[in-house]
Amino acid sequence: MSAKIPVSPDTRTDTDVAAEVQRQLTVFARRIRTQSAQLHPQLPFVAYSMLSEIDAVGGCRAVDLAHLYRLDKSTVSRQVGDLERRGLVSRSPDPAGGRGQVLQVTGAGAELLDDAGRRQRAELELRLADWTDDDRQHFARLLRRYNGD
Amino acid sequence: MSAKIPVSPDTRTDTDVAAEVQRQLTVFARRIRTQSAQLHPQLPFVAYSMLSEIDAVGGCRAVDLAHLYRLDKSTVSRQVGDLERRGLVSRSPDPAGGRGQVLQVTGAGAELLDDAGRRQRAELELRLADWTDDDRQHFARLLRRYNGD
DNA sequence: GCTCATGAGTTGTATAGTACAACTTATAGA
DNA sequence: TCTATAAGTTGTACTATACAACTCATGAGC
Repeated sequence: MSAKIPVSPDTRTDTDVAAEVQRQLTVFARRIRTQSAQLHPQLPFVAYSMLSEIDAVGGCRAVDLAHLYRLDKSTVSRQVGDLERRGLVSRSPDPAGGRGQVLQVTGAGAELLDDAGRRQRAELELRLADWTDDDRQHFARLLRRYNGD
Repeated sequence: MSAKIPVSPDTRTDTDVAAEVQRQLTVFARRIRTQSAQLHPQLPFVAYSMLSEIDAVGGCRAVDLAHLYRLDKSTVSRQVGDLERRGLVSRSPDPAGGRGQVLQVTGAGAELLDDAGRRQRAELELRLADWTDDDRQHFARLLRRYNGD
């Protein structure tokens, strides 16, 4: 089909390894949206990941999501508004004051997360099926480190 | 839940690690677009990653990109059309026949890639600055494996 | 107490990215 | 020759996103 130049991963220099990391991360990033849409068609990818994050940290503000994902606050505002309209999150005034609102996952939201999460994890388990526990933990650790905790 | 996943005493821990992997991958996926837009504002994220891929494999068809990134062929068609209009790729009939067109990076495309890639790698190097070579290679290997190469 | 700066959020607007469906066209096989 | 298949294009609709301009609460300085 095309003239691929075979390069063994082991013979690459440091910079090439970094480039390979970048390339693989890009492939992943391009795929996750599609995959996500298939796994939980009820909810758009972005809305789902935000709902999931709110659940994971036990409640947060919109601006926290914006920082985590490096998104504009207007984007988050619309997504959160959508989540609220669907009855998946509730908003209450931030005890810390200001205009802040604390977002909480509602019962319906938790239910949806549970359902979608189960399928998502099943898919992931399938993908990691033949990985050793050591490799999984190492992968998680490296990703966390890459993302800057 | 799939019945193909073997239930073992380790399953619970494995699942937690898998969920952590998922979460970290999601954070990454959410960030890369923004980051990419900052690194090469001349070219949209998607167009850039396609140009980069065409370069990396030394030429391919639109349908190959669609498979790699799990995108609809119409999406790829438009992106490739954009790249051609900008003079960054050229199209020639696929020697293998059919309606296929082999995409090649032009001189201008290579130049742009070189420039953007330099900045991108600098950013990545910064991020991986305190990683050991072993960790880098391991990370690249795990990502490649995750992406199912 | 006013005034103003700050921070959180919302809304208007423009654009990129994407899928799906319907179409075109080139080749290979029956 | 006819038909199935594969690659690509185009019409259409919708999501995701940024940027800019706005609203509103709070707290600091006077």
